Amino acid sequence: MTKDKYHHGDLKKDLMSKGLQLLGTEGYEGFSIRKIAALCGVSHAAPYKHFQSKEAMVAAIIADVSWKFGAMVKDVMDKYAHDPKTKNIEMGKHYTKFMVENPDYFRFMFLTNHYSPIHFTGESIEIDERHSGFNISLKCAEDFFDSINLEKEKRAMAFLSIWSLAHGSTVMLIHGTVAYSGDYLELVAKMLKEKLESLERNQA
Amino acid sequence: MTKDKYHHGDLKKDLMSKGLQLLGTEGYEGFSIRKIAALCGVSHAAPYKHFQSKEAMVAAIIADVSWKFGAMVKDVMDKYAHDPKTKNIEMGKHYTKFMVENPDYFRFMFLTNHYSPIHFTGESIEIDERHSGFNISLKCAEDFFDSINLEKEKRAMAFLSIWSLAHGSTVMLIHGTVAYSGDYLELVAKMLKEKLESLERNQA
DNA sequence: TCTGTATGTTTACACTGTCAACATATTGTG
DNA sequence: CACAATATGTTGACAGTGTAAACATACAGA
Repeated sequence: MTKDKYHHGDLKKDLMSKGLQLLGTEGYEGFSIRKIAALCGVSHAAPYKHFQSKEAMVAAIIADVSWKFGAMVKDVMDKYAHDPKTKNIEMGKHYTKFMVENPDYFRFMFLTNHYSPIHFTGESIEIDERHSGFNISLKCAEDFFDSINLEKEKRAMAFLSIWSLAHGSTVMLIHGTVAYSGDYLELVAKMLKEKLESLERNQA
Repeated sequence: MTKDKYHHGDLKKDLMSKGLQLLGTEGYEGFSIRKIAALCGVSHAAPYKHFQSKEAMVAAIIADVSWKFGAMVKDVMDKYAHDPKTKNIEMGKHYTKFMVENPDYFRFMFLTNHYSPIHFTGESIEIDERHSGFNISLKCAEDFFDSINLEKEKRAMAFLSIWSLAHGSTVMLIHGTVAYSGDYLELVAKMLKEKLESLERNQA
């Protein structure tokens, strides 16, 4: 609510918002600080008062989406708290849904080197603390493993399988055909269900 | 073997080779026509006699790797022709291995919009004719499905599962920890084996 | 009110992709 | 072989980029 002259009001927020919008319409290429500054009606150097570099700006935008991702994951986690199996299936569905709706976030996470939330070493999985979404989704899987008493040694591989199913099909959706039908989410659910039940059977 | 003066000899090849090298060292960002031209000892506009644009140049480089990918896939296909199950497991291992060794190819394929070899519509899968590697790997899976008499309706999903396992773990490897151990390939193999045998059991 | 600090603008630089105009080598035709 | 057409280079220009320094203005606290 400033006098609407020299100062913008809340430029940082506006930059991030317009930046995300540009990411969505033009993709990572075509994402330019000068363009965003213009969209905000501000000089091309103004963004540098809020972000150290272009990279930092993109990182901030992505971190913001990451927060929303975390919130979504937490919602699923709470909603289906009582049922570990359903929880994992729903988690996969929501994962795919979220990524399909935020393809630039998806691309940025898994296609650049700037962002590595997951560290998988063969025996153990470590997830960057800042990325709560992945942390929680790992815990989601752990809950299921607990419920079927899966041995510790088998968990890394089991998690990898589950995650691969969800992620792999997401890639297909985002990168493959443009047509997106609700059915696809059911397909993801079915694949996950099969895998989870196979784990159950092997454990029984 | 020209007179080594005004003309380069085989600039197109040299550009692609140095370009691929640059992709490997600096990634997609930092991939610059002018840099590559300099590496080839040629003026900054020379590449435009061979490629219409930067994008076309990257596409050509990627197509070249794609060809190698296809050759690799075909080798696996032939080597294990007699055994559909082993063939699919080996295919997955080689897929992961190839992508880990060509991470820029991998990134370019699945991270940008320039390149969409696979079209998955829910019931059927279509693969771009030019990308023989994926075509063959689909056929590889089909061979297995034939060997266990899998119903047509179940095949799209089964393929998606198999491919997701291979691809998902590849993402982990490329994007996660830097450490690459041979064991990882065994993990991929194990996951695939489990999935294939689960399909077998359901069919028996 | 005065002064420091946050937030803008302007100007400048090196770098990018791309194009047009020009130069030189190679190739194919009479 | 000569000469024209063509392929392959070079040079110079342009607009657009990220980034930094110098400068200007508004706001906040003493």
